[in-house]
Amino acid sequence: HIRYPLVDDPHTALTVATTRPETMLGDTAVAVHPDDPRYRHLIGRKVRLPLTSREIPIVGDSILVDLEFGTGAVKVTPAHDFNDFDAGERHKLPRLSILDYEALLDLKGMNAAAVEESVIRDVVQLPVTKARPKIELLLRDSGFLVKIEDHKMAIGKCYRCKTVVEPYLSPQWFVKIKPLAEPAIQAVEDGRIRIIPEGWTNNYLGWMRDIKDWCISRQIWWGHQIPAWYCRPCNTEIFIVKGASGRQHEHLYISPNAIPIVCRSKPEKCSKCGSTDLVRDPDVLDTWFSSALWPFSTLGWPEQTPELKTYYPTSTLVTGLDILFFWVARMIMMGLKFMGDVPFRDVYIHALVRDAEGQKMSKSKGNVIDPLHVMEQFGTDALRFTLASMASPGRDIKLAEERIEGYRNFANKIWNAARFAHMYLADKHDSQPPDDRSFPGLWIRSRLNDTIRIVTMELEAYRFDRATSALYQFFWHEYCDWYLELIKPVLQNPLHPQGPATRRTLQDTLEVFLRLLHPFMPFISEEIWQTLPHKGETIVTQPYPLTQTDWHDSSAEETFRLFEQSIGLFRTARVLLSYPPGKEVRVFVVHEEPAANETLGRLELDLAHLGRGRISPIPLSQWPTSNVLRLFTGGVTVGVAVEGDVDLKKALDRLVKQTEETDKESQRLDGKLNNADFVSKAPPEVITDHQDRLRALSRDRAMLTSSEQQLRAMLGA
RNA sequence: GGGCGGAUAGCUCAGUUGGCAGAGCGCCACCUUUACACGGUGGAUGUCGCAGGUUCGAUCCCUGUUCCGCCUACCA
Repeated sequence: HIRYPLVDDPHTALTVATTRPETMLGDTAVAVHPDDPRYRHLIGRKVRLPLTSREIPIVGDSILVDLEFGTGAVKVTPAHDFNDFDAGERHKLPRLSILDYEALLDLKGMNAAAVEESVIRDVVQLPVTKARPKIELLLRDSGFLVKIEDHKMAIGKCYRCKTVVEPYLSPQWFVKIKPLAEPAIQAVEDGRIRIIPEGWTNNYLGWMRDIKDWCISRQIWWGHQIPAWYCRPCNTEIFIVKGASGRQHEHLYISPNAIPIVCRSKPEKCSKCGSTDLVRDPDVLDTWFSSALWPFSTLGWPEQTPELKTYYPTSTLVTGLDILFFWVARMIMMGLKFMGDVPFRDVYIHALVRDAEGQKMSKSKGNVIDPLHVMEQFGTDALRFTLASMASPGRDIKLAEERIEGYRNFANKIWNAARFAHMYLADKHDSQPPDDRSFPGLWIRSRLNDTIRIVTMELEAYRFDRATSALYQFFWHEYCDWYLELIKPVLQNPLHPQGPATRRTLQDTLEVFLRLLHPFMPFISEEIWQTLPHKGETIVTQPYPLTQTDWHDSSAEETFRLFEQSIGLFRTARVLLSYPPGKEVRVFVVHEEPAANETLGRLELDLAHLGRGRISPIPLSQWPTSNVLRLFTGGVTVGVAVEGDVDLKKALDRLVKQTEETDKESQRLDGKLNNADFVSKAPPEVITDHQDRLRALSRDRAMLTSSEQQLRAMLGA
């Protein structure tokens, strides 16, 4: 806290607080809040700035000054603080730079700021951290220091060397941004550019509407050098500054008043004085300025090349949210300005892969997961598939190893399925194989067709996560779990009449699946595809699968649902009876609806194969009443013969539990249907749906009861 | 400080005209059956962050709140 005494009343003083006392040498005003009863009468009067011979005004500023904070009086240093700079603009204050470009206390600057000779001698050429205690001491000795307090605050540092940033005035190049931003806002508002997911659109628009003029000059080595030259004779204030003692580099000082010559290449001479002594501005362009030109500068612009005509604008830009503003917005502005058209139609904002703690990966932070390492461990296809599967919109990815491992297993599954197919395809050359009209063939083509539909749709919607899940579900849980199992009896019998047709379907569906998978797992799909009969050199150039209406077969899909239910019950029964997997037993199956029952009859061989049993095709009424475990679900009843010394307790527990669940659900539905409000206000289709479910449940209940009674009888016997 | 997003099974995450809560991994039991144990079959598992509100009915819509994350600005 420092006292700034009033000029016309030295016994009265304003006390300002600062965390950077050394910058007081460059103060050009003290600000108070215009509504502050403590100080508002002082606005317009002057204080004497300690350690200098200057007098500075007291100004009223409601933006800079927070009534509640500090002492209520703020020192204003326009040359070394962003907020103070703005306040200086508002009050037309001079800007006194007392630091040089290396943030050392500057002799010239302090002289211009009328700093006392003795003070200058103490602090000249010192870095801020060393000057600060000296200033404190000087203030204390001269009685201006009120007190020192600890103060916690956030402070800007260099991202690389962590040095505290000292704001400093210097001439820089700026782009006047509003005329560029407005067309870029328009392009998104009227839909010429679509941002996906849509939620980020408001972020973009908000940022663009509030955009500030763009400082495009950088004092770094790499980059496009700014195309501006200065004539030395016309600009005498341009000179080389030697680095401070112990420092190697030199610094070209260009005064704010210097007049640049901007042209594409170095001019021969100054147009004013004819001198050839020209020096180029050493600054380079902001990386993002150069990058903003990328959509057309990479295609030969400003020449009207065929590439430029073909690829500008492009369809989709894929990028991370972190550079939506830095890069995307600026490409849009530059594209509209120089090409007169948007650079791309869709901007897909993908998720950011974060580390285990959810931190953004960054080279300078050093928390980067090396993809090469992950690829070595799990495979490139697995990593790629994982990233696609986790690309849900609006959510970042915390890379989880288990997921990658799971998809490594998926790749392995595909590999083994292909090996299986080759066992039966390798030396078979079926000429003109007949169309496959079998249940497994019709069903799997229908499912593949639906998978093509879903994957295509999700790709168009940029829902890579849903696309991968459809591929995974289809291949593992339909193609491998059911289709390959179903066709084994046909394949394993070399003389089977269905052989050629089945092999054709096997080969066709695998080939189509590989093309569908290819964008997600490029390597394994290519590798396997090459081993199948194929046209063309590589899968990369093959057409992406299209849905085929003649593959769609809702009847086969309905049949499959019955089949799956029945097999599920067979398997459950076997586990309940603790039968070993290989044991062949007598099984029964029946459906309460005649049509479905007939369908099951046609599936007898398939049921026997996957159920590992001998099917007894007899109606329910003729089933044995003892030594059969009966299970039931959704219209299907299956029976499995009870043989040998088995514990029926597990089976009974299951039936009891299923009965309880059925009752609970029935009560819930019944309760809703007896609620007058529900019946009068819910939509009719919901009510009929509830009624249907309740009816089905009560049928289930009857079957369960009879099955349970039989089982209890068997237990009692 | 401002803005945005998240919170759902042990873990990582899906889940929209509001109407039966899901996947993968993990877990439990059984299985070396001729593509695959990086596998097969069966199974268990949820106050959908918390509190209100709207509704016949809320994981879903509204309000408030807690915790976590991100972006952005930064207080003399």
